[in-house]
Amino acid sequence: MAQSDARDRLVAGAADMLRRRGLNATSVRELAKHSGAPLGSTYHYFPGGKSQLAAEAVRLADALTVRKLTAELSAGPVDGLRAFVGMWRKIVVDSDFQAGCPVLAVSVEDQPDEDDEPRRAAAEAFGHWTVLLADALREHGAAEDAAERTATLIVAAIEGTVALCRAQRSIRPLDQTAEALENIVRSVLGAGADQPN
Amino acid sequence: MAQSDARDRLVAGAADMLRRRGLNATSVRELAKHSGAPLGSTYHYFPGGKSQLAAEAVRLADALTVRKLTAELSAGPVDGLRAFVGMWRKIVVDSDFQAGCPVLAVSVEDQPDEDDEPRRAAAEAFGHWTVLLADALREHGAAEDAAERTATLIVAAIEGTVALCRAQRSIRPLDQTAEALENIVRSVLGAGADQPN
DNA sequence: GTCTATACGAAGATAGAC
DNA sequence: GTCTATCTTCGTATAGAC
Repeated sequence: MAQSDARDRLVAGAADMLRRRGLNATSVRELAKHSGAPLGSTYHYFPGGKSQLAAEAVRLADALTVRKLTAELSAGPVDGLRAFVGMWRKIVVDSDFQAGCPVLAVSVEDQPDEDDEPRRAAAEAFGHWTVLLADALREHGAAEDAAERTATLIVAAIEGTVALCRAQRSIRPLDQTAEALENIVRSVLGAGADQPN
Repeated sequence: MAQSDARDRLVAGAADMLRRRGLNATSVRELAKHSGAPLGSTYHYFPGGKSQLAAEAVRLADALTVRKLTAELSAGPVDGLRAFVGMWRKIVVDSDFQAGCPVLAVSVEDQPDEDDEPRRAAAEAFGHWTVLLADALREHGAAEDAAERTATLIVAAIEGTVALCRAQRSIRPLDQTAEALENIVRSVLGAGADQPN
């Protein structure tokens, strides 16, 4: 039905604006315009206002990432890592360094006094990705501790590198990080103990 | 003189607010109040307005980090890494997960249409830190490629982890990342080739 | 030279016309 | 049920009183 279409477009539009402008620079007005919906509709579909919208946008980005990661990790941790990097690489390059990760944006901008639903959604997203990666590493021979540690390192390093690439307007940091992480994953799988770059 | 004091307090206050609230949620009004200066003084000292203020705040955070990193790296890359992690750990823990990195905040929130001086300052900060780390790694036996790659990984991973810790309200990710990075640095120094976690 | 008071626009949110 | 018009608050920035 058309209602769901408009709702979905608003959430997808919110995710896109979060990527580009961040949380606080994304106004509900602009989002409505950008999504071809009247301002009133936004509050009709999202009575919780901006924070509900932001939380749903984060959950959408989370879900898409989980799907991709799950699919690619079935071929092994290295392939999963490559797909994960490739996803962010495409976003950064295709947007000419204008877009990044909506989950990171929310994590950096979230205010303690505000509704913290967006921040909680962000925490869960990071958690999901880390668990998926850690499971795959363990299943392919990594030790328990090394798997968790390495999974956290991957998520954190890629999120950080995307921000670095945007600041420096260069994709080089991402390619360097990708290579370093691949070496590390191989070492963790090969040795059973963690230890490379 | 009192002028410089007020000016310095404004820049330091801006850095603090950038850490906590991010770029777009930091208003010049609030900053003035927070720093005990009248609103007018802000524009007297910083005719470039908010973007000048943000750029100077980023440069301040950069300078403080460079100083710390330079001092601690003289004892070797592992000590430098520990000091770098410790710096951010203190900021995150002491603020009860409310504060992070102003450079990251600017990188995520910067808009293409706006004055891009803050973003350029952020790019330079990341560059400075990476060069310091890469130099230390090379001087202690790392291969050229591995040194650069590992330095980028360290900066990106720590920046990303600080955001992760804030989202999850837990310091665990930072401790995991720190351990992983330390293993990697040791491996890069030991082997001459990069390869661990 | 410092700061108060204000201009002007845009934010989040809603009321009520269609 | 959809959307327009509006309320209130806050943003950046400045003009002009001390």
